[in-house]
Amino acid sequence: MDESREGLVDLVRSAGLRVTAARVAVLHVLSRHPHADTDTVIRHVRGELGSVSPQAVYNVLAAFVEAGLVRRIEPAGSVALFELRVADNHHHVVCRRCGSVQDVDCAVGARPCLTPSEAHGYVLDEAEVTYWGICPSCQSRRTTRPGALQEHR
Amino acid sequence: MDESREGLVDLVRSAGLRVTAARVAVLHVLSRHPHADTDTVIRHVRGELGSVSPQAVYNVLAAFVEAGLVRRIEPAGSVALFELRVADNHHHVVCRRCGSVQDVDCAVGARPCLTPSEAHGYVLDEAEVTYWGICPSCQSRRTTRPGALQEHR
DNA sequence: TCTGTTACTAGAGTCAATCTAGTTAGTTGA
DNA sequence: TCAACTAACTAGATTGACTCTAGTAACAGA
Repeated sequence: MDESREGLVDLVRSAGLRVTAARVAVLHVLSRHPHADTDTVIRHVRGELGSVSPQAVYNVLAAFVEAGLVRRIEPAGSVALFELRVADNHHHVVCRRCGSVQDVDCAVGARPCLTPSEAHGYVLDEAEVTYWGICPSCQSRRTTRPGALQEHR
Repeated sequence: MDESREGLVDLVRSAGLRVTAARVAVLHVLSRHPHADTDTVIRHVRGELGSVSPQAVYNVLAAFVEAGLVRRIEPAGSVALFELRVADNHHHVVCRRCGSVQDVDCAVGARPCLTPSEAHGYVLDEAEVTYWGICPSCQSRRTTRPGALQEHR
């Protein structure tokens, strides 16, 4: 997957950000682990680079979100999750048991894809849809892991 | 509003829970402060009862959510908010600046009100819609309060 | 290569939420 | 009405994601 490294470098630069090893590594991790939480990103970045401070990863993720390269989602009961898909306006389906997350294409595409009957004067720019349910693997294994609302690692 | 106290007591009892002063007070606070966070509930319950431990309020709220009396929502970047409206399947509009929350009626009513094109095998029971935008008062006062994503107190 | 600025490291700090052990108080049945 | 059983509350420590700050390292334009 090393030819995509070039693309990742360009992606960072095109956002007006300095190209650093940590930033490229974070993008690389997110490309292989969609909906990863910060801890998952840190561990995989360390696998690529050796030692990286948690704060560096927090900084990188915040800079990417700010620059629009990365989208941050935060399903109820979960820590922040990060994903590279930002161009489209897709939604998410979340498992109530294990917290696994999958993308769901938005039927409309453009934001906001839905309009409420009564917006109370709010100027809306996004309709975020989270589908809640039970994932296939939690349906088969009947055991509940309480408080395990986290991304599959 | 003391005649509704009776109703609140019945509500607690009908959920199979013991009736305590803390529980009735929490329901009373939530009836007057929809989308209140835990800290807001604690302060108002103390205003009614005198001293109540934070843990008691956490316990009460958790018991109510478990019993289906109270709904817990958690918009991204916000602490947990609680509301009494649980019978209908309504949604929320959240201000990106000040974090204020308003209810939005669901056009469909029954859960889940939306069905994704591809559910990835998940058995869905709820489609949670969060509309993001700028509330009327934040539109007029142009100042941004960074990190102020909290319920109006 | 030099230099200014941005990014990273390390370590302390914040805060919502949780856990545990001991005490208090609703509720049920005598 | 009064025990006795058990659920609920108090107090205090603890967790864990996330933030802040000061000092150091390294990217990028001149």
